[in-house]
Amino acid sequence: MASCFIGRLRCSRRICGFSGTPIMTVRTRFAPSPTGFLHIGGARTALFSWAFARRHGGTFILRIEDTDVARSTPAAVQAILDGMRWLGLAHDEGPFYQMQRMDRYKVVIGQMLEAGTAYHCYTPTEELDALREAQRSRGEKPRYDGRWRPESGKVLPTPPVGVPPVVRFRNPQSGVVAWNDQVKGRVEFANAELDDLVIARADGTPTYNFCVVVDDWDMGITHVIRGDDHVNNTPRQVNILKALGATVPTYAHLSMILGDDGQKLSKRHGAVSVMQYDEDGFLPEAVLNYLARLGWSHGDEEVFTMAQFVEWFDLDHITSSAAQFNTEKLLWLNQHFLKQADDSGLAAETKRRLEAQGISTAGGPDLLKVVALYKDRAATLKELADAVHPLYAEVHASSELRAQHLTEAARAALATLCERLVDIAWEKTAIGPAIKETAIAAGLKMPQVAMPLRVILLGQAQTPSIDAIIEVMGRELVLDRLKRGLA
RNA sequence: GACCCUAUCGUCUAGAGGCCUAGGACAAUACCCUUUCACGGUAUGAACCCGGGUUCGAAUCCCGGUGGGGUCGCCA
Repeated sequence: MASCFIGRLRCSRRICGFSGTPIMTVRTRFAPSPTGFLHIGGARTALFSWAFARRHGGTFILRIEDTDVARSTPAAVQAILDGMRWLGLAHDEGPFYQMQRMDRYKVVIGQMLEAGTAYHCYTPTEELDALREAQRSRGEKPRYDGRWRPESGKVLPTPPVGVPPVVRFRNPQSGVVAWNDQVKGRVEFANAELDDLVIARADGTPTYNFCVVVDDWDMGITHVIRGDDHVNNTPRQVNILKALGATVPTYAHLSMILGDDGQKLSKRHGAVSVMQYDEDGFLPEAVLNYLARLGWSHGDEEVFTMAQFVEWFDLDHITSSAAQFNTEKLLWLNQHFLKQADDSGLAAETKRRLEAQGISTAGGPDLLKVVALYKDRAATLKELADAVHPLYAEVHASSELRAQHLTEAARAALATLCERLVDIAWEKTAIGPAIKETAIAAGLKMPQVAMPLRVILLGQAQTPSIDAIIEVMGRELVLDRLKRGLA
């Protein structure tokens, strides 16, 4: 299985690679570590990687970076998969799991050891900690001092017996590593700033920076689109790639997304699963549209479909500074998509949400018509379900509301209206005038009748147009609630 | 502390030296519509971090400062 996988990837790289003018087939990847849910920042990274591949007719790969055995969980893998599916970001290859590629990493490490681009280091963790602390107290950047790094003419310490070594990458000590970042421009690091990072732990398992390199190489990744927090890993990865003789991919580092309050998002503060947005009644297309505009732009375009996004998406218009998440705008977008959404889909979703609360819509007002009547007034599916709730459940108007609107005059007028409603043509074009006429006859203004009607029928003062509400509720339910409300 | 990134309305952003009296969107405010609340419509207020250069001309280029962020693990 594993060898077949590697073989296939090699093959695809050959296709993109060699002939005089290489026609590069775009291959991007999203590579989350399964230590938690898919949050909004990860979702945007995934979206951009996906869109870039789609834009160029390329391949989008999903890779699960699960080498941190202690923190990775199958539940988190599932959460990521669920989030991606909800967003509709389908991958073309994968998901690949790094834990299943151990053999391959070990082969490469062996090759590097042999080639002298990596070496064994026996320094105990405690000594490393002490070293870092000393460096820090001297105001230096903490880093490995190269005590086990082989140099010509240098005498290495004698390896202690019974101590398994880690493997370190032999990073160049002079010169610079630079790349042309697609969002940040040229980024340059002095090799002197870098130290010899551990690429394999004492137990033999490879570490993140190494696995990424081997995977990006094997999988023929052409464009690495990832979070800003990886900028400092990039020079190390580039150096390893070069030591391996691999082609260095193009990098694009996305700046981070801040919370609504301008603070950085973390598990402890503000970061929520994309599935929470589903729960809260957001439409995936709204979330996607919002995320697309957070850090990327296409002139003044604010609302667009994913098809348009894919057509327009480019790396040139990605913002290089951090963006603050704005729930208000997401809400506005969601409302926009909600208004355009197909009524039957909304009805099904509303039914599901009501049933989750133990409320049945069977035998009640036609949900399709109800939803059509209410959808302009809700920003989320949750709000829609909540708004529609009184049509299907017992209604209890607060005594304040009743006291405010159910005056004696109003009660009398409603009693009259009740009689008229018994045999009136059941459509709002007849119901509306009937209410008006009743009000006039009673010497009342329209709101003096409409408001108490709202309170009795739905238990609240804010509802859609009262004639439309009455029509959609149906004669039986309206008369029943009126009689009981007036009793 | 060191290194790296970053800086236009409250927020997301347009802006590639003259099209900028800085545009759009969300939010805000006012008015219109109206049967309440929304929706919708119209209008208004609101920004180039600071200081130096370069240039005939800078929001745009360069340098410095300041603010914000990231990274310095046998985590990813």
